Amino acid sequence: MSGRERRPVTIYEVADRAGVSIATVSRALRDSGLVAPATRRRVQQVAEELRFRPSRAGRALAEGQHAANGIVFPDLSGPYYAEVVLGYEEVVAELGRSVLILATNGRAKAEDAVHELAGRVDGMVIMGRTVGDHVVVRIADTGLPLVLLARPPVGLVDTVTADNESSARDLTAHLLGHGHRRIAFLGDPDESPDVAGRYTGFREAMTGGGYPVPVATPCAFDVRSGYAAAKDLLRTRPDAVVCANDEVALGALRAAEDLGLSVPGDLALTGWDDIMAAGYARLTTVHQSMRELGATAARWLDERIGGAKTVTQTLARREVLPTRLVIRASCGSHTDGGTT
Amino acid sequence: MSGRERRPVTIYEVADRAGVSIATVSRALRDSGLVAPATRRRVQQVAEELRFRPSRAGRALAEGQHAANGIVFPDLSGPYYAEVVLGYEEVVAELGRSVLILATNGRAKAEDAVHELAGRVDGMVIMGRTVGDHVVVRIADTGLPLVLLARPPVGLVDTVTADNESSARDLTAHLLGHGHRRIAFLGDPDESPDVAGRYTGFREAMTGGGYPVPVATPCAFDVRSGYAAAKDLLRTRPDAVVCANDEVALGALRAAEDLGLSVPGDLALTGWDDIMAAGYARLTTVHQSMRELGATAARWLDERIGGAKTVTQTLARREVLPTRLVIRASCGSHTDGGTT
DNA sequence: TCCGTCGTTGGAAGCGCTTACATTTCTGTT
DNA sequence: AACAGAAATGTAAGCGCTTCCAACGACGGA
Repeated sequence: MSGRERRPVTIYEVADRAGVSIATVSRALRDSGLVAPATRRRVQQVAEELRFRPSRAGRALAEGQHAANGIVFPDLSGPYYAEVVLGYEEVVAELGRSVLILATNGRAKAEDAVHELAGRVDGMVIMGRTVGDHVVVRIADTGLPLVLLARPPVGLVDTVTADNESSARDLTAHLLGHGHRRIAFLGDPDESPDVAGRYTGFREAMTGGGYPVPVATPCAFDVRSGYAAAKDLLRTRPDAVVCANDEVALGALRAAEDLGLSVPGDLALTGWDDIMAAGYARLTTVHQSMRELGATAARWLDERIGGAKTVTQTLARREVLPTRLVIRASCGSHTDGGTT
Repeated sequence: MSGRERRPVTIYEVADRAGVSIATVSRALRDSGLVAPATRRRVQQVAEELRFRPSRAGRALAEGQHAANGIVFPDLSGPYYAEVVLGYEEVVAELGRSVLILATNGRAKAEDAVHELAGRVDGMVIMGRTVGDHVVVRIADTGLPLVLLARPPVGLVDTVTADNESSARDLTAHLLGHGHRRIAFLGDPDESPDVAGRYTGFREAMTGGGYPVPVATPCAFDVRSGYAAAKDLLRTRPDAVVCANDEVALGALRAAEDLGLSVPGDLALTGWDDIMAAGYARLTTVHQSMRELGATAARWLDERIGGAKTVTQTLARREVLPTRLVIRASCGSHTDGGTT
């Protein structure tokens, strides 16, 4: 059970004990050919006995590769980012590489942290609402493979996003179809590219229907903020509120309750992301496969890194993953999708 | 906007341009003293101009340190692990180190992956339900600082857990207090140390009250499994079901609905973890601060690594973080805790 | 004026690994 | 039996950085 400090065993010791050179050890433990079967067996056995694990730092330095990928996201508190990271990790791990994560949160030194991360990986994913474009540009200039997730394209960098605008249009159209006219938007388009897209789609649908477009009511992404902002917003007596995400909608739902408003009777409410709690709160929302977002980004990144030895793309790739409206009770619909 | 592959700038180029040796560059960019102010300024300026970022691999090899910590968890799908990881990341990042994550999921090569991870970090956290004790022992033998999270202690390794047993006792006692007698346990104690603890507390309370202890009904951790397992279990007409976690309870809740059983009228139901959806489903459950678990593990790990230069502990530390019963409607209580 | 010091800086030896290239050892051929 | 060529292995040069140790001036006291 140890206790004593213990220097890890190096390739030299294995070489010594196996009576070969370190070059042979290196080859025996990795290459397929180039080593006599008998030698290989002997080396492998010695390595096993000594519990030899090649030093990552040594390999990284010699190969000029880290065998690791990074991902930068705002935080992990909601289910949203957790799912994205999960999808990412799954694919990256399958490719035999490690995953470094970095939550910028409200962290002051986020930029430095991102640069630091860039120095430890062979490629990374940067999500929206983390660092500014200038950071992306600077890192891309380095030659480091990059994929942007849920943020507007920058330069020649690959970008994966979920379809916010069209689902926002659909959602708003649905609300209009229910007869709602005074529809408010709760969320800050300036804070997140996703919200910006949602607001755009919302605006288009309103304008398209010939209705005036209200300004967005800024609001952070958590239940508490949604509650607080909704408390104010609801005084203006909207028919419906399109919320930037489910957590905000859940907060708004609570505010409505507190104000004695029945949902969907007095007020229709919609969210975004289709988190688990949304199902139980009967919240109409928009579903997107977060895991698929993460997985797609991981695969693209791998292609750029060259793992798949595919034809190297010259142009930037763009992809907008589809989303799906989930109609539940909160928007005033008659059909109730339940918790699925 | 780049395009061309570009070798990162090395310490040599900085040294050249600044007209000093690489040793001086290294010192100027890190040490506090030992370099003439004028020299330091010049070097820093050149480094800035060249956008020099010391190679991590180079540093790691020279220093014998990675400045990175790892964390191994089963998956990230529920809010549970995501929160733990978030708490962990927050503290580790504050300490100026990077975070490597590894989800073992159902992955076949989990052990190898954990060993691989061990080679990239200066210390790591291993959660329950990921890899066997022999892996922990082998890595601990290496001298690598380790902290176990939500799993039984192994050897001299520090361990942080949440208090499962006593809250299980309380929860069960509460159920008995409501008059329930035929109480079932839904979850697999062999699958997870946490569940094992919960089942133990459950058993103690039942035995203590003089009631027979039913065997646990095995069940995986997701809603679907909970639903399926509950469908069968409910045929035995229990008064109440203590579920291993909230997701399972949510599944059971659905099963009850499908079977036409009213909760809590015909059946009391409890969960564990107090995830967001639990509030909206009015689920009685047990709350624990997942973030605090992760944060505590991170701090302990840092002490072991020596970051805090504290007195080196010789003995293994153990800590059981407190949990809190959250009584809502699903257990048949009269008070309804709402969604908070 | 000489010498011991201290503050600065450079030289160079690794850290543990991969890999190009050189060398040795087998093959099979003629 | 001699030799070309293939197969196996060894040698050694890095990869980019940190840091020990030596070298070098400049400075102050004797």
